[in-house]
Amino acid sequence: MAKNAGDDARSAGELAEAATELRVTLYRIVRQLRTAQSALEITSSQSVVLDRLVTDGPATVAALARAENVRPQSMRVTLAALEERGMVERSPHPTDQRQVLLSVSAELEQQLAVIRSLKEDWLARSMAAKLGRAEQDALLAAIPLLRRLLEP
Amino acid sequence: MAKNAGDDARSAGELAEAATELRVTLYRIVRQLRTAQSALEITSSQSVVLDRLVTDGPATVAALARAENVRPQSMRVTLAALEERGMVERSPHPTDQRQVLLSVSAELEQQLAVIRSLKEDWLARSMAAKLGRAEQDALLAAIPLLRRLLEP
DNA sequence: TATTGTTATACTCTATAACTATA
DNA sequence: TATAGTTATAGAGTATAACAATA
Repeated sequence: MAKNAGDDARSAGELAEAATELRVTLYRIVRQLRTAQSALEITSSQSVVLDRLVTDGPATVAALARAENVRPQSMRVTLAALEERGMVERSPHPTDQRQVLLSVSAELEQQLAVIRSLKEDWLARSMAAKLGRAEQDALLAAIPLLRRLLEP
Repeated sequence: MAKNAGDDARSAGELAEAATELRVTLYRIVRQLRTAQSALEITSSQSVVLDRLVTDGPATVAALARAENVRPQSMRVTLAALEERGMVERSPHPTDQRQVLLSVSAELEQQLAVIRSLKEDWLARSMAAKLGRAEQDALLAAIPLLRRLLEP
């Protein structure tokens, strides 16, 4: 009758201690990512929104805010920065005049692909330089698990 | 003569794309961690410094800044907040009058252990509720790999 | 009345620049 | 001169509160 999907449960203390280690490490990595600027010279927050728009297509401010778990007011600031730099375009919603659809321009989308293939970011370079193939696999295997934690 | 420690190298494009996925996911998790407040009601940044002090013992502002890869001025702000709340104490360096040693009070250290064992934080709860034992193991296996990426 | 978007304001984290005190 | 610490200031990211326009 365990709440876990697995069999033998880890003790609460063990898991909590491990979670602290994980939390601290994740925080340090993300801080490093923030200072190691991307080729596009955009911030992490902007990069994540662009990725969302590329992956899921055009969306409204409210929808993006819900998807990224931030307030619409906060998402608006990020989008305004991207819009000011011409990376994101806005168009009216076809039927609902309240809504505004945000989208990534075709040129930028292509540019993003090029940049990724050049692996100009700190994370890709570090993974290539410091981890072996099996270790890279182990690290990437954590991605879907982290995503599961974010699910409602 | 691969730069990698492993054998068959991943293509640059593959790795860069995977790195983008990882980066975006890590950012989302850390953002979630920031809003899901800890039992101590301290910020992530403060929590990481406390963890460092508990793990490595008393240290100076400059040493903590180096260890956490931030500027001394930034570390000072974090430490000032912890000091104001009585979580961190300062004592003069025995020989060098310029330096100030920061340490966690004994009471707080004990309190931290209790809090961890109660697994009151979002990450531990999510891992327990959403991942099985093997998945937890897979996720925790990523910790040392992420740490390696942070090494100089 | 509920939803979308917006403006105003504030707090945290981090940075750079410039300063003081000690080594 | 170099190092430790500090003060001042600024920008990014996020939050809450209050408001306007539309559904």
